[in-house]
Amino acid sequence: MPEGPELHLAARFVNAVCAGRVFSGKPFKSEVNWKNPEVAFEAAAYTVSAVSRGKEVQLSLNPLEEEKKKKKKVTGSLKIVFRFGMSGVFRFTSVSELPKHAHLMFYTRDKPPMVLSFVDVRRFGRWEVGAGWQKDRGPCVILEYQDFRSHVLSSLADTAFNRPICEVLLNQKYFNGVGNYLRAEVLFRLGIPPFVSARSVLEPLAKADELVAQNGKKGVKIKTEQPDLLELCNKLALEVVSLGATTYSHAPDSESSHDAFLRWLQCYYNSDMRTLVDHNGRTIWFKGEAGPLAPKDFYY
DNA sequence: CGGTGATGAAGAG
DNA sequence: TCTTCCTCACCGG
Repeated sequence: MPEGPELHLAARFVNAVCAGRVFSGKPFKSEVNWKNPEVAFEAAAYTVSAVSRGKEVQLSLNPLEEEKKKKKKVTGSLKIVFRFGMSGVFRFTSVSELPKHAHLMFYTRDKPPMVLSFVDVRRFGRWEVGAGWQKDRGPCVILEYQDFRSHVLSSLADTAFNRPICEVLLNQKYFNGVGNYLRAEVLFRLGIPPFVSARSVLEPLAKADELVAQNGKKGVKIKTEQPDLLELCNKLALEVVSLGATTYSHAPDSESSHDAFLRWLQCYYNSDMRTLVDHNGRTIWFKGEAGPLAPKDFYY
C-alpha cells in the first residue's frame, strides 16, 4: 500500500485526527520492535502534526505553551521521520481497539485516552528520531513536481539511467514516491516497454524542455500535448490522492474508496497483463513488448 | 498442511 | 548483485 500517495494521505490523516487534540506523556514502543529506536520525549501536553515527502512522513511532537510557561528546560518540537516498508500505516483508536502490530503509540490526554499508533504488520517500516528527510532521496513527485522534474532531467549523465526505465522508476534518489503500482500505471498509460533504457525515454524530455525554454524567451506558445512520463508520475499520484484513501483508512468510506482504487488501477495486478521479475526481484506488470533490456533467463 | 507472493528497502559481500 | 527482514492471506493437495 505505501507509495507516495498513501504516505501523503497518512500525513493528512494524522493532521485530521490530531487537530485540536492534546497528547501527553511518553510515546511507547512495542517490545518486539527492537530494530527501531525509542522516542525519548515527554511532555505533559503536546500536539502532533505531520508532513510527507515522497515515501516518507515526518511527525512533529510540539510541546504546548502551557508547558513552556511552567518551568523546566523547554523541550523543543521533536521530529520523527517514518518510512512505511510494505505495510506501515497510522491509526487512531481507543486503547481497547489498539490494533495488533501497533509498534509506536502516542497517547492523548483525554480520559480515557485515544492513541495514535504506527501499525506495521511486517515490521519493514523504519523510523528515525530527530531526523530530517533521508539524505539521497529526491524531491517528492507529488509536492515538489518542478524540483523533481529538473532534478531528473539534469542528472541523465548518471549511470543509474543506464538501467531499464521500470527499475529506475523505483530509484528513490530520483523518483521519491513512485512504487510498484505507480511505475506499472505510468508505463502502461504511455505504452512504454518497461525494459528500455531510462535515458532513452528521458533524454527527449530534456530536449523538449530546452526547446520550451528557448521558445518561451521568444514568446512562442507551445501546444499542449499528452502528459509525458514525469508529468504522469505527478498526475497519477495526485489522482490516487484524490480517491481519498486506498487500502488503509478506518474511515467509514474506506471500503468504497478501496474499490475506487482497484478500479483506478488499469495495469497493476491485472490478469490481462504480462508480468516479469525485474533485476531487483520485483514484479512488473505490463502490456506488449518487454523491451531489449528484459531479463533473458526466464522461462515458463 | 505447505508453498507462494505482497504497494520496500537495508545490509552484506 | 544477492539475501534478508517479517506476517498474513490465499491457493492447491
